[in-house]
Amino acid sequence: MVTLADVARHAGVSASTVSYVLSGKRSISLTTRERVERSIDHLGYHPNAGARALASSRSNIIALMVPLRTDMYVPVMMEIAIAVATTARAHGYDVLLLTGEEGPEAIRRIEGSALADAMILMDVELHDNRLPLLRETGRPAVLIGLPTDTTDLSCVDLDFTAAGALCVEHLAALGHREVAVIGEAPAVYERHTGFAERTLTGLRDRSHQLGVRLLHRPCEGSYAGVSATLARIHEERPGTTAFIVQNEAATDPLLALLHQRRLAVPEDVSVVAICPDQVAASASVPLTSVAVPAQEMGRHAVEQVVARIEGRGVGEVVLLEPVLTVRESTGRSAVAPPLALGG
Amino acid sequence: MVTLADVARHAGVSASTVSYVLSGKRSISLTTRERVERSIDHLGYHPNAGARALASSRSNIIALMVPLRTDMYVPVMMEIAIAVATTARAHGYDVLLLTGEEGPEAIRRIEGSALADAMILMDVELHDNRLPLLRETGRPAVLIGLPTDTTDLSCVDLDFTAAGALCVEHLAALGHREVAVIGEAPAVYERHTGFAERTLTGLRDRSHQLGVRLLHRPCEGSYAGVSATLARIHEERPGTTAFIVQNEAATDPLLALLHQRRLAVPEDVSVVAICPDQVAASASVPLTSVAVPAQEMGRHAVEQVVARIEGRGVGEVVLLEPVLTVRESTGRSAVAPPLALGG
DNA sequence: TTGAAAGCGCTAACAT
DNA sequence: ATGTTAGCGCTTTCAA
Repeated sequence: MVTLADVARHAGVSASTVSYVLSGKRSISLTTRERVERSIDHLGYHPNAGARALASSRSNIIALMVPLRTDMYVPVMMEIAIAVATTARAHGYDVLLLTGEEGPEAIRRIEGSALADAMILMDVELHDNRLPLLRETGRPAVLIGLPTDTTDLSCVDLDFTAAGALCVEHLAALGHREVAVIGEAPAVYERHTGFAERTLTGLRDRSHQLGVRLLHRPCEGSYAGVSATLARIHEERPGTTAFIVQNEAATDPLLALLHQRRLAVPEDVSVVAICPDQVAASASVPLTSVAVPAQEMGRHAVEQVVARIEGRGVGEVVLLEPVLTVRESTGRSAVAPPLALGG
Repeated sequence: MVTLADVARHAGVSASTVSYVLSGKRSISLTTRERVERSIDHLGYHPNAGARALASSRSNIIALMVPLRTDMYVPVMMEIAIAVATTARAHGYDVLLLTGEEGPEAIRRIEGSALADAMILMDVELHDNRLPLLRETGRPAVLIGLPTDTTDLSCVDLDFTAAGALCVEHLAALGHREVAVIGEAPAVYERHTGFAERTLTGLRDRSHQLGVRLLHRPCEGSYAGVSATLARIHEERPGTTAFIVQNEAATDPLLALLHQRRLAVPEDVSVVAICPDQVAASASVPLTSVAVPAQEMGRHAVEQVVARIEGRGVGEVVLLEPVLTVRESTGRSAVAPPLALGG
């Protein structure tokens, strides 16, 4: 194993000089810096993580707590996790993967052992039982999601309320007056994860303002689930001319079922999705959508947490502004009630 | 911050005694052990990870390298990752999340910095460029997947060859003689990830032995993709009476399309899937399937790597035996060629 | 601009 | 059964 002392000897300088070359915390003459750097790659030196952590009380590790549950739309979680890992590396940090299993206890353990300099929590619930502990610990933390009480906490999330409003605005501008919302699975609403409720608030408020009639139905993300939901919507609101889908797993089934019912998109019905751009763009009909910016959320979370570790920046709530991209699934409202035709 | 010295002072013993109480590496009288343990929870002591790593040259961290790509079936990856994290914790290890982005370089960095005691690599390709480096480093490593050359390497994977054979056997026993395989997306085959090819080998060899006519088609996992593939199979082999699906994202579309074509499952056509049990069980028709045991793979990988860290066990290739569960999607072959009816 | 040296908190010989 | 002590490899004051 190559140590800093080895490098110092090889370069003919002291240990501290090597350390300072590495950290850049004091000025080094060009010649010695180059000599040291040459020794470093010649010997293939990597600083020992444990020693560094002990001496500096900084591990350069960020803990990421992901939910154990696998009933949510997993690809989004994964995309966030990967964005977190990638961005963290770009800032010189590694990522420790914690599952919800250990529960709030994990927070104590990480804090006590100084394993990580900061924490990022995904899938935060409105009254998350990890929050009190998080406030106690001195370590920086960022939540991906928005709990009810954000005191002393940093949060990053999409502004789902605005996202809901945006969908309605777009459809209203195209003349739609009867809109149905195909939502997340019932379990998601029951768990009070927040984002689903917030979207609904945005949808309802703006609908009300713009004179749009709105019907919301939770929906399992499978053909059978979407089929049942669609049938129900058809019965309850045969005049529906547009759908808003907030359930990534439901988009493909929805388009297939509409096709099957001989309903042309967007000529007969319009569809707006709230989902990752990639899902929207690669659907069988490219979907007009409000993006769930998974990568950006991960990136923001890391940047905020790194800023706090390094003493810059303070806790704040960042709500990313939703962006609606018009693709091929929305158009002017048809004159006749289309679902009635398609039955 | 509470240190081991604090605990020792509080309990009225020496530092080493506290250390040994924690590690169990030498016998301690019941009375002092209890006294120390009381001090530990009274003070809320957690050993400092950096100091421990430095002194013992063991970080108690396992690095998990996940692919950056997100085109594979993500839920399986996520399930493996979570199983790895959970199992690791049960053995006293934490998991460091590395993405493929850093490339083989990451292996050098982890090795050099002693950040992790071992590595687990997911999504291994047949001629993976990380393997040479992995063999160089002394650290234990386990691959999830099976490369061409397994010299000096530990591997865990499902025995996909046997899985393919099992599917064919099941269908042949039910009288099917014309079977179509709906495979992974073309990109998966092009990347030479191995498992897809191995399945195919098993399918073909056993088909040949049992006199089954087999047609294999790669397939995108979307409604449109499956629809196109199905149409093509229909043209090329109208006598097909059974499908084998190895593409989790294709199962739901396939069932929907068959339903749409008025083909009853299993009366008109049988369907066998190679996918996680949960996917199979919760499909609109519960699918007879060979399970991809994601959790078990993650668990095995950790247990193998932990054994090697701790000096027990050696490198070995573990191929998990496939298990076929009969559900409701397979039955005796229909007499008349069913696809011809369904067109 | 550089060096010397004192820890950081823990483990594991070596003693007793 | 327990205590004493010498490091582990690095950072960072304090000196020059």
